[in-house]
Amino acid sequence: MLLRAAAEFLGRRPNATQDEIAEAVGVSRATLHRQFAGRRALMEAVDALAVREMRSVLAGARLDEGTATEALRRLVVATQPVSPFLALLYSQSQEFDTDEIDGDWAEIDEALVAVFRRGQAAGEFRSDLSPAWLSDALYCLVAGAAWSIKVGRSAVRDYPDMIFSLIVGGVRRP
Amino acid sequence: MLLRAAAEFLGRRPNATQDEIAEAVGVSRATLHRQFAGRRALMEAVDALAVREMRSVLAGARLDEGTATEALRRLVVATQPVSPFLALLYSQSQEFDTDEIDGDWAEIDEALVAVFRRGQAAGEFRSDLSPAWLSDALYCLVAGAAWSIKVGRSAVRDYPDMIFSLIVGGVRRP
DNA sequence: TTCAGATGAGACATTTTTGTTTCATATGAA
DNA sequence: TTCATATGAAACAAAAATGTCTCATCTGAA
Repeated sequence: MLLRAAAEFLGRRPNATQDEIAEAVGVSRATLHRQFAGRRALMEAVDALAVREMRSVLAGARLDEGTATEALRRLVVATQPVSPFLALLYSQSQEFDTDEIDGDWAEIDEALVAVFRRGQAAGEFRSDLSPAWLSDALYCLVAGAAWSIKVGRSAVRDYPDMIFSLIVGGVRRP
Repeated sequence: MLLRAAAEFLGRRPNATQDEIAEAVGVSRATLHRQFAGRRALMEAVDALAVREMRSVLAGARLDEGTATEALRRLVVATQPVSPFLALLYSQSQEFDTDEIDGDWAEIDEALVAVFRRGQAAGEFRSDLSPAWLSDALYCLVAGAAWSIKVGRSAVRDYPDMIFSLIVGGVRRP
């Protein structure tokens, strides 16, 4: 779909012009503008798509089943396809402040926070790091892993372990 | 200094216009343009400043002294003042491809990678995660912590522990 | 085949951003 | 004070990006 391609391209070139986006996506600028009237509209559509995908990811990860560690593992695995999205929105989040979108992301964020909180309550996770920060950290590790893979510093197949192993066990030798 | 203020502002508004930057910095656009002829020149100056600061950070952290874990701790602490810089460059790195700058960052990156490699060789760190990824992960945790603090989700005083505890020990309860 | 709808290509105006210049004014050193 | 220098303000041109429109062409369904 057109929107997906645009989102993928914007992940690499966040400041691309409409011309560049249209060319990268393979349509004329006229068509791009017909479907998304302006950059703002496009970014909002990308954001809305990311929200839908992320909701689907959360649903698929079944975060309330099993241990928090297992849920976290499923979550990380499920984020792989949408990681480039998140990386994009991460870098552009400063620009947009639409309220309903903020609400959507707050809801998604709450689901992540809840996993960490559950893990702490169950004694699986340490409690000296706030769930909010752990959620942010997971988010930026997802974006960072996507970036590391994109530039060729890491392999695609390592994605789940890169994130999961690090955030769960850290770098210290067990 | 003017450059520092501009860099700080660009950390919050990466796509700001020259007008906005000048206003935020407190000078006229004419003056801004006299000192940095164009956006590209400004960004390169910001980048060069970040490189200098980062080199100073690395020197201060004495990465080859003590255990790798201790070195990592010193490194994290030392990055705090420059973390907003890194977050900015992280989001803008896709745009610029000046070779000498890439060389500088490659050199800095090598220093980070070396710490993790040393820790692995000494048996302090696990070896199933590549030093390159660990370096990327540290980088994006630094940027993520800066962001988390900026938006008020985390406290400034927690900065070192947020990053160090997580990357060393992970979220699993010891 | 015919036709409605979508697309591509291009032209054009508008807006935004940037680059450049001029000049009055402020600032600080000699 | 006097003078060199830097700055702010404003105007202007140039460039870049965007919004809009037209029209030929393509495509798929009836």
